[in-house]
Amino acid sequence: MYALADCNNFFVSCERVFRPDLEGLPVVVLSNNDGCAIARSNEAKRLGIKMGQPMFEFRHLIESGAVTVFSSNFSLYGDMSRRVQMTLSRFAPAIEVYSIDESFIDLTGLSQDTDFDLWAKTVSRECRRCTGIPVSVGVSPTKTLAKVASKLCKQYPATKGGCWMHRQQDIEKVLKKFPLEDIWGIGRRYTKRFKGYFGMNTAWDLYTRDESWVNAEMGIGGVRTWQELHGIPCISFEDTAQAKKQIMISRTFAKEITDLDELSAQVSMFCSMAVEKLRKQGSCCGCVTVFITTNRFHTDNGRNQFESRLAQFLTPTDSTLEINTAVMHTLMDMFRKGYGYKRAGVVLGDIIPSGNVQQDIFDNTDRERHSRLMAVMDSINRREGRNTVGLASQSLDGIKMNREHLSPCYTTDWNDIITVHC
DNA sequence: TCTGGGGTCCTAGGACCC
DNA sequence: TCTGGGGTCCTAGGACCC
Repeated sequence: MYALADCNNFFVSCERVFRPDLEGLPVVVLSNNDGCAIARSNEAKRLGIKMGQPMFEFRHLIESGAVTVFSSNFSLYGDMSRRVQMTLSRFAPAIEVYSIDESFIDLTGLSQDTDFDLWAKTVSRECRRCTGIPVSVGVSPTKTLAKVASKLCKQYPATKGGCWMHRQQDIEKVLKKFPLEDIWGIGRRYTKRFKGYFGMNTAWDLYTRDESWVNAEMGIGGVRTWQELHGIPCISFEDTAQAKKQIMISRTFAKEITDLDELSAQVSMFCSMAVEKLRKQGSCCGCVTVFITTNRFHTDNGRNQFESRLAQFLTPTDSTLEINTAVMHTLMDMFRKGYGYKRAGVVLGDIIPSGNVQQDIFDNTDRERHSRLMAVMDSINRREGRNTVGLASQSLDGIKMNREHLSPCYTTDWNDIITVHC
């Protein structure tokens, strides 16, 4: 058996923990730059606000006070996520953190005669009690079915946040009503094709197809989903975090940037952030890609550009100094005067474990020295906060973003700690 | 006027090897 | 005119996830 613990409307729930007055009211969390909706309370969904919808399209609701909005506060969400994970780990031998708001739990270690329905309800209740976050816990024989079960919990309050879906007749009953597009592994393309061409609408319509049909239409990934729906586990459980094969930092800017120095300062900062992540997972990278782009929504001015360039390293590296030098050269090479850049990013690739780096006989970089310096920088930044020390080329005042509706960092910044009056 | 930021896996086709 | 059989690696593009 597997369980999926899924936090309900996670970012909104995080904000509500510290703003209980917003319980039961429409709340939306916005993307970086306050661009579009990335989390909505049930009440906001009912008002018709869509996932990914640009804020200006529902600005009237904000101005009239019908909806409360927050800029995204990822330090808060990350910390709340960690708390939920800690609570979950009290109830299970192994958990797989799948995303910031979802964790799978492998229940094979638990006794055969456990009442998993009661177990799920207990886990949900304890998460709420310990963290303030409402969590839906679905239990089923496969990960895909556990996802279905956790959605049921959100739909039916009578489940009290937890349900165990395992009897064949129950699974059938649920799949017959479960929307095709809500299945894990069925995205927009397949939904459109299956609905339009084949008149399929529910999970049951996929379940009852032949495996060979699924293979022909969707390939091996689809077959896995199909088998999982049939109760055959195909998606493995990963209880240790896998090293990333690619690390990207990119941002959309509040305003278009036309000045090379200003753009360099931002990109240099992205580079530092990316390489810090690289070192944190104990890896080196063999190449770095830099990209810059003008506003993709302005297509009529003839000044549109998406440029990207790749720089390779003879010896894979994790030194911010070395990678930043390459990034700055690459950027200067691409930059065109007269263009307004709206977004930029740095992508590290060819990532390998630091221990596997092949030395280059002609390499004359003092790697030992770089690595001591990086270790010191990392430890200072960990202790004193991000960007306490950095490269001179980096932006000093952070990333140029709009965050007009930012909530305080209640749990990660001493200056923002909550005040209780009594 | 205003439109996010990360990731993964699979497949097909071409280049190349023996 | 006839034109093998088996591989690997790389890349681009398409699909998906949160």
